[in-house]
Amino acid sequence: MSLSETLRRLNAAAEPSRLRILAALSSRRMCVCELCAALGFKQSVMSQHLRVLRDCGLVEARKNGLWVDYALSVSALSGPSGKALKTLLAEMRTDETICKDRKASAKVNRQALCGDAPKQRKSPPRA
Amino acid sequence: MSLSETLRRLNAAAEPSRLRILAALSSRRMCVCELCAALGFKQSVMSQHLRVLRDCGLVEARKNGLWVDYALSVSALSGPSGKALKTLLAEMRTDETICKDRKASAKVNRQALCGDAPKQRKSPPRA
DNA sequence: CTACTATATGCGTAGTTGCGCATATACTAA
DNA sequence: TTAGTATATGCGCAACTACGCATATAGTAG
Repeated sequence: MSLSETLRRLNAAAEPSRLRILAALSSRRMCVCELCAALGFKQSVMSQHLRVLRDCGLVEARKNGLWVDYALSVSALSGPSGKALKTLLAEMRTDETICKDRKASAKVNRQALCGDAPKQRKSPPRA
Repeated sequence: MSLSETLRRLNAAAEPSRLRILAALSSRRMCVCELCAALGFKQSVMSQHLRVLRDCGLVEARKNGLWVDYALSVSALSGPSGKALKTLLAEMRTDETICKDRKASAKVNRQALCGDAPKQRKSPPRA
């Protein structure tokens, strides 16, 4: 990996919101709505952060029906920026915000958030 | 070191110009004018970068007469951000810009740059 | 097809940052 | 004191960025 790519990854990870996202994804694969619910982000903001993380190769997206599941990329924890990120994630274990995020992440469930919802129509089908 | 401090250090180091400065200082202690000459920065820009690096604890300044010598801080290469920085600096060894900087840094000398200069007055002493 | 849902994207705005210029500060020397 | 030097700082500008809002896209279900 080139130096500029490494710097891009570091820059992306050295942003509090994105680091929280990476920490959440380090425990398990999550879809966008789960991440939004767990960390308290607007959907558009989350989507933009995920785009940054994806463009620099730190996370990977996988379509799953209507959802998009995000996970740490295979190379996220390897290489120079990977070592840095690994160390960071380890240190963050004791951070207050990160602990709250972890508890919230454990509770959220995409079925409860959306897939399982009543899905009632807001207007009746046309006659 | 707190998480926010670690993030500040990473942010400071994940900037190309500042990373070049850190790489230069990793080989030896240098004053501001040597850094400017070696890396090709304006003095004010260099001073501002050094301030950022000093505020987050990555470099330390020591007054030496009219000069101010800068060096990597003792904690720059320890802790989470330190491990990241150490890995980064190791990787950068092969980077083209960094190689040029290293050669230029080896040549610059504060005596030749300023201390040894003729120091002729620009206007004669008043009568 | 239509209605709905999960996600992505374009746009405007406020805040931040790197740079260049000018000036201020701190120190040396005469 | 005054002149000169090395560094620091304040200011203005341009580029960038995180956010919120609205809308577009893609997929599901009926």
